[in-house]
Amino acid sequence: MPAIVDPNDYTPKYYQLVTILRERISSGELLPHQPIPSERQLEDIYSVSRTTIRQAIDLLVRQGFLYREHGRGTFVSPQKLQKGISELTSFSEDMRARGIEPGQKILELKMAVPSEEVRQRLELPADQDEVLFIERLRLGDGVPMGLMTSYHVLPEGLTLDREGLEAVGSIYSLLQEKFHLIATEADETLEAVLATPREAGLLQIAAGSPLLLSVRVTYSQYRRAMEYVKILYRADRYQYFAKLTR
Amino acid sequence: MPAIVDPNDYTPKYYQLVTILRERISSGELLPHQPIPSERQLEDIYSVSRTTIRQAIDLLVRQGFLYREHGRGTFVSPQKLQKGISELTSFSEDMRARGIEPGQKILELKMAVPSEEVRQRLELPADQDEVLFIERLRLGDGVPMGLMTSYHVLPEGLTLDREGLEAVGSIYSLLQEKFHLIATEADETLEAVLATPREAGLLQIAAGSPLLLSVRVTYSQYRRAMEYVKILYRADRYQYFAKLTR
DNA sequence: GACATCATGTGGTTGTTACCAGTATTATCG
DNA sequence: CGATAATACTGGTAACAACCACATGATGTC
Repeated sequence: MPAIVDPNDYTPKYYQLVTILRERISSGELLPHQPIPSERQLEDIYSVSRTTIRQAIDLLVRQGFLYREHGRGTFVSPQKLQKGISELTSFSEDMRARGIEPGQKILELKMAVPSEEVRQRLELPADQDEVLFIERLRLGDGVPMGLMTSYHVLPEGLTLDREGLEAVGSIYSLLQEKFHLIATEADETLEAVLATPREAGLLQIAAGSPLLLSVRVTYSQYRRAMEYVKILYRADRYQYFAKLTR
Repeated sequence: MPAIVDPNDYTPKYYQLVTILRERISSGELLPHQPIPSERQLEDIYSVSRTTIRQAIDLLVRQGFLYREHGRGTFVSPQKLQKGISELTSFSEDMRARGIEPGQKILELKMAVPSEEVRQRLELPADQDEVLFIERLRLGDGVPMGLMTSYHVLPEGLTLDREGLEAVGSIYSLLQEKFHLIATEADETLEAVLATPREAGLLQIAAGSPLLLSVRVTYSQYRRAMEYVKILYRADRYQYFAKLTR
């Protein structure tokens, strides 16, 4: 594993280095709290400059794989159960990361005139008068996990019906491929609520059961709001994870 | 505001630049979605190298104040209500950030032998047989906000009684000043639960009311667990905020 | 032996230079 | 006029050099 430089590899050197180091960590070659080679040593080992070494280590530190101590060295972080789960994920990705097979049952899907609350959350321009509204029961391994209500801002002129959504797979991939719109950031609030009779019925629990309510506004790479999503999770089946840093 | 370089200022140049740019943003001089000067222009304006410029911009991008577009420029992010609240904060800091005056009523404080659950969460070594246990009612503007139960790993030989805690202010400042232990990271889970009669009484709500349960393990800069904290928040008075990124 | 000093190794900061990779405008050609 | 090509920006990657700040262990001194 000497010098990196795969001439056929178009990925940046620093990122090749990230991959190599992460592999050496997850393979168990580098153990928790043990130092990795110093930056000067890594220069020789992989024949890249310290600039590139530091760029790679910076990323791994931010991802929580390594930690630095000034004057002492760079060390391997102990592996936590949950990796970096303060990342923006879709319901499906979230479920798969937990080892659960996601599913859904669409209750309603239509273009609709947004309420004032939805307009404000999505910071809608005046000329946008319709958004895509979806209500669906979200399943994990076939059983109800949560009730999701979402409002999506679609590019001018585009609409979507149930068949269209099922044909394209996910709204995200449609927006990305056709319009280069990518979800890059989101603001989320979480609170505890009690299930109403309707919600309880759909989620197959008793009315008055606790639910975890997630309200999220997702922003594109241009920092424009692109969707407003509420999910009511069954408290007995769902916990929210967060990784906090100082 | 020409060159930076305050010779009396010990803070790094890139951080001085971060402060300057953040000020220019929050003052409204640089408006959302407007480009900031290019990296080459900033070199001339502040008489620092592009290395330093990029280091400052990197930090501001990670903090959510700016976003970059390859080939186009660097732009100001629209200001959200909640700044970067996926940061590790104490209850007191959290409350103050929300404009609420924090308070507490200590219900119990003692050295105790940890249960197996607590031992595992704190990854306690075999020779550590006692931890500091605290149960307290947390107040916001004088009214109950939540019920906090915490277990703290103290350095060998150190104990703490109620008077000692009140004298030193906070456990964090004590551990930092005496032992250079700093909380740098935490794993947190959130779920919805119902109030038991005891909890309801302490929090002055009806039994069966919804509560937001936060369970957190905090790690030091050496990635050793240093505390295990559960907080039961009144759902009608507390929402959890998170900022997610891709 | 206890303590201050120094040498050496670590990560942290900064400057300079060069070139690559996208984007947008302008000039040019058919 | 319309499509294409050149060009002049933007941020992204990379190398090399120098020095600072912190930690540690060896060394020397009292």
